[in-house]
Amino acid sequence: MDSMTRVRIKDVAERAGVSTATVSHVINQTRFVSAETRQKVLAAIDSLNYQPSAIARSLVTKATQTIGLLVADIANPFFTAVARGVEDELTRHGYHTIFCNTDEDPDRESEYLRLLAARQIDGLIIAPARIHSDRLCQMSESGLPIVLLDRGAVGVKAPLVCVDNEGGAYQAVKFLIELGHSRIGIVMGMETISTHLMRLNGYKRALQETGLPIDENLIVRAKSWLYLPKIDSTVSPPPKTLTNVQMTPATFLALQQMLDLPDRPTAIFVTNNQMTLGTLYALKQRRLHCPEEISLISFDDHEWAPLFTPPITVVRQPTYHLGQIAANLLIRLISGEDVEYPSPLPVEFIRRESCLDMG
Amino acid sequence: MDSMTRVRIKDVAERAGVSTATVSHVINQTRFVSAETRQKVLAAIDSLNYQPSAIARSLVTKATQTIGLLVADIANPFFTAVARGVEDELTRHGYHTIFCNTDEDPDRESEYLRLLAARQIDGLIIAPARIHSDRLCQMSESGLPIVLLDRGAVGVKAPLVCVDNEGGAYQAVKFLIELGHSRIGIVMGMETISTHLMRLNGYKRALQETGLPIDENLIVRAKSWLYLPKIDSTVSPPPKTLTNVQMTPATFLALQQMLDLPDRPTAIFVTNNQMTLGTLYALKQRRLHCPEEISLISFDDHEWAPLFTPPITVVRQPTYHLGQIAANLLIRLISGEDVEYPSPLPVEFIRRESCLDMG
DNA sequence: AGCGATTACGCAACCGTTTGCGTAAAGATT
DNA sequence: AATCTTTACGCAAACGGTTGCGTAATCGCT
Repeated sequence: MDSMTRVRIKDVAERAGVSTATVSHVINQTRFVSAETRQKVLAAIDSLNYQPSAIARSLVTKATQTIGLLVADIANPFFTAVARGVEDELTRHGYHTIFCNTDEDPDRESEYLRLLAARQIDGLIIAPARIHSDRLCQMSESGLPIVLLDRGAVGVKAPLVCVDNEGGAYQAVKFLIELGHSRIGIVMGMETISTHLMRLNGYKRALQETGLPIDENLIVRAKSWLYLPKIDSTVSPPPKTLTNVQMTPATFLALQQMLDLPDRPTAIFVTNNQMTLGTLYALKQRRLHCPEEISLISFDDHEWAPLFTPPITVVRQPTYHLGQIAANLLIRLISGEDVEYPSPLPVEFIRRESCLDMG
Repeated sequence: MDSMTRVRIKDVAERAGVSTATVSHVINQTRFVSAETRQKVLAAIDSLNYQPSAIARSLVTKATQTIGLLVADIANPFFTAVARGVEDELTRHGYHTIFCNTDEDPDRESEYLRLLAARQIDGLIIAPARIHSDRLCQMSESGLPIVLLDRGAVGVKAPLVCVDNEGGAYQAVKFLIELGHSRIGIVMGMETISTHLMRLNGYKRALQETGLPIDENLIVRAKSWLYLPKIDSTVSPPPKTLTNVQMTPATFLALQQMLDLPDRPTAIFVTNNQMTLGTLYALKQRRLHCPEEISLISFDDHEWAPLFTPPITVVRQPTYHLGQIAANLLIRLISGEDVEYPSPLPVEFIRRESCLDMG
């Protein structure tokens, strides 16, 4: 039953009639062992059902075969797809992944970084909550292999794996303009996140290039939980399942206000999927029909996007691939290769039916 | 810069002018230390920026503060919600989580279990790919705290945290029957998974209780990838994003065949969210309108469900909560408490507009 | 002053591996 | 036969913490 005593390398050595050194060497194939002794050792390992302790091994080799993955929220479909890519690629190379959700909170992020450092992770993949983090810089300086995911960070010497956010947003808004829209709104995530800032930039560039004005009333910026509005009781709150990091009640209120504008936008560009669901919810609430009354483009594609009525036009990012690339880069960094910094991955504009041609 | 030499407890001890034992004790608050020495030690820790090595500590305490979470696919929204619940609860108690995706493959599962054992995880939360796994039994017998998630396993002495699958399915199908439907189809996940089997049972019970026949032609069972159909070129394959573990081309084909039946069902009960998206896709392809031509109920709710046209009637499960409970149970198991086995969590039937009243 | 109890801490073994150094045995060379 | 290589493996010191046992110093008491 529950013998509870782990079988150690010593036990194997004794049973095989050799030293622990020899056992270690046959396991790791790290020096020559005669066929005969090797057989004896293998047999002993087998009969005792021996499993080397990864802990003890790590203590001496200083490698844990473990990497940390720090993202805002694993329940955000964007990050779960990325995470899956990371996990697949890492396990293919014998690494394990420790997941952490920061919820965009720099304090949580910092605390996690501390814990991961204590665990001696071999490397780190992180989508930083803020553009600057002292602890992250410090870990970077201490030589820990790091790859930045989706978002930049200052003072960290690490490759950034991201998509062409500015270009994707530009393309989407340009498309709307070409369709004849001139009042185009944007619903965006928190400005502290470089990704969303880039998308805002793309939005602005497309407008400016065409000589269209930038109207602050048409820009809905995600507001944090702290920023609680005095809830106007005539206005219904977003559903519970959407009050996540991004679509807070405050954000939802701002969105509703934009939709209630006398000269409300004829089209909306939304900078991520969670905000898109929130936006759809608000449209439904207002009984605003898409695309007849209002057009929509979303950054980031999803399984449900083509199934909506109407199917939603999107800027698709290679999410899974993003994770794979990040993981692959990290592995090469860990093994001492010096890698060239990747350029932003291209996005794909997928035209479906959520945009009305005003022409 | 990159001094690269970890600061050890010994360094702290020297700087504070005490023994390593004392340093250890002030860190862990495990025996009395005078206020004066404690201050000195704390100061030394601080000035050296000392972080105890979790590895070394684990080697002696035999606890890693790490648990393994083994699920089919973290990209499946059901599991990501659960995983988030697990993660939150565990980190609240100072534990870390290692995620593993089995993709319902018993071999991958077994391999992961081996790796996790080598890492000396303190506990395991697992949604087993099959009803029986030798290695899982063995780990259970060796005394490792385990909690079963969503699915049962034989020979494993561990609490099972799941929902009332049979009852939820029964309720859904009963609802359709009461609406006047008599030809009701079911699209279900793999039968090797107890969860789906339970839901099938609920489906059957509702039919039988009402004296309705069980027609095998109306039962679409998920088929694995191995089971590749000779693709009929007149039939389009499911979209790439849906060809995951559940909605394989083979499964999609079977579904299409059911929809092409001369006396096709007037309503369909789908046993999970991924299959629901696949089903919606097939309906769209066939231009079958819901609910006028065909009604739909899905097991498992989602953010997008109320936003579809029509909003989809669902059986909602407390996914996040499921994870929380599992994690909480595990923590209590690890700390030696003996816990009572939980009963299945209730599900919630949410009536929206995807079911036509035939009356 | 002498003695036991208490207070506050140090010594060193141990956790389970890896690995540099050393060496006995066998074979090759002169 | 003596010496040199080569082959195949063992010894024991790390790795960085924890913790049982031991003890010097202080205190209270008679």
